[in-house]
Amino acid sequence: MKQPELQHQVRQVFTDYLEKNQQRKTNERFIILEEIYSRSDHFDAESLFTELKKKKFQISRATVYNTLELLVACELVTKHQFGNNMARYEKSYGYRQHDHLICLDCNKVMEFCDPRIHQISTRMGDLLNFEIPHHSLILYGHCRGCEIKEQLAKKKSIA
Amino acid sequence: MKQPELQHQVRQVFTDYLEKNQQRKTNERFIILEEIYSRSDHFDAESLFTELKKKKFQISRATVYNTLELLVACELVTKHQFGNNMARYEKSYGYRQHDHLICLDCNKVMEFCDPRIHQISTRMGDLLNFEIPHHSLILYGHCRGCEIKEQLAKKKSIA
DNA sequence: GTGCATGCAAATCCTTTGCAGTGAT
DNA sequence: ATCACTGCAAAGGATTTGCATGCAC
Repeated sequence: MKQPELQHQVRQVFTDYLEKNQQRKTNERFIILEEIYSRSDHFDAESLFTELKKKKFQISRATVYNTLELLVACELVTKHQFGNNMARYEKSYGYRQHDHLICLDCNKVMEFCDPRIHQISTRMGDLLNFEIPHHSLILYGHCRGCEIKEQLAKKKSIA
Repeated sequence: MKQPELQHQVRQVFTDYLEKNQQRKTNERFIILEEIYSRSDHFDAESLFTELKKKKFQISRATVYNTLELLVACELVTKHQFGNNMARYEKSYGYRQHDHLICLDCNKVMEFCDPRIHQISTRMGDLLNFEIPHHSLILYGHCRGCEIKEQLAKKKSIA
């Protein structure tokens, strides 16, 4: 899908959500949505705030947090807790459900899919009598690049 | 394994670790270890601190955090990030690796095992060229008890 | 015009840090 | 005796909250 089309669609989804829940369609909210859908990383609230500031939008942190919550509620954005203490977000409209693999050294985030995770989720829900709307699977590891770097560092320290 | 025996074993593991890393074997550290192994829930640092205080041990928050870090390093304790912003811990000596299922309503934590998760982890590591020492799988759901409560609440609001 | 959403700053929560004093080695 | 570990309180970072103002309705 092309950017303008995607932007248009998510704006529509958000508008519908806001109307249905009798929330105001403020400029700030749409600016934040647009900014999120023009990025494609796993960002945190602060970096989103800083980016908006850099682009000369005068939107407060409070509004950023408030809007993120709304976007999570209408499933346009997904919220993650990757090890560290700050939440990370990513746009999720039209994306296939996926999980994450994080490098403990350089914090690189990769994505992957495996249908077995959904199977496990369903099975455990049945078994333990839970209704399971979502899950989070994070693999923590060391990526190739960092492994190589570490080996070099070791060699140096010996030499 | 009986409690005293378990306590003895984990104390030994911790002692070995401290010696190997030339860290001091302080009373505070062993008191904390013992407290953790006399509990069996998924606790946070603050509740551990409060519990120790209630038992009249004068151990500071700083020491609690410091010791938890050591215990995680020697794998006597596992650290989790369950959705909310505070870390949760659990004893892990002699326990089979397992994953978690959390009720979004009452915060109840359940545990489960599924060998497929390990398979997925290995497969993704191979595929994406990562070495993966650990992972975190959390299923977020609504438990039966809470579902029933909610249905009752709905009925009431209609009536 | 009404009152929900905003901006700002202060407050809060969890965690880490600095420093002076204590105790393990 | 040394200096890593402790307790305490203050600092820190992420997020939330309170309140006066502004703007969507």
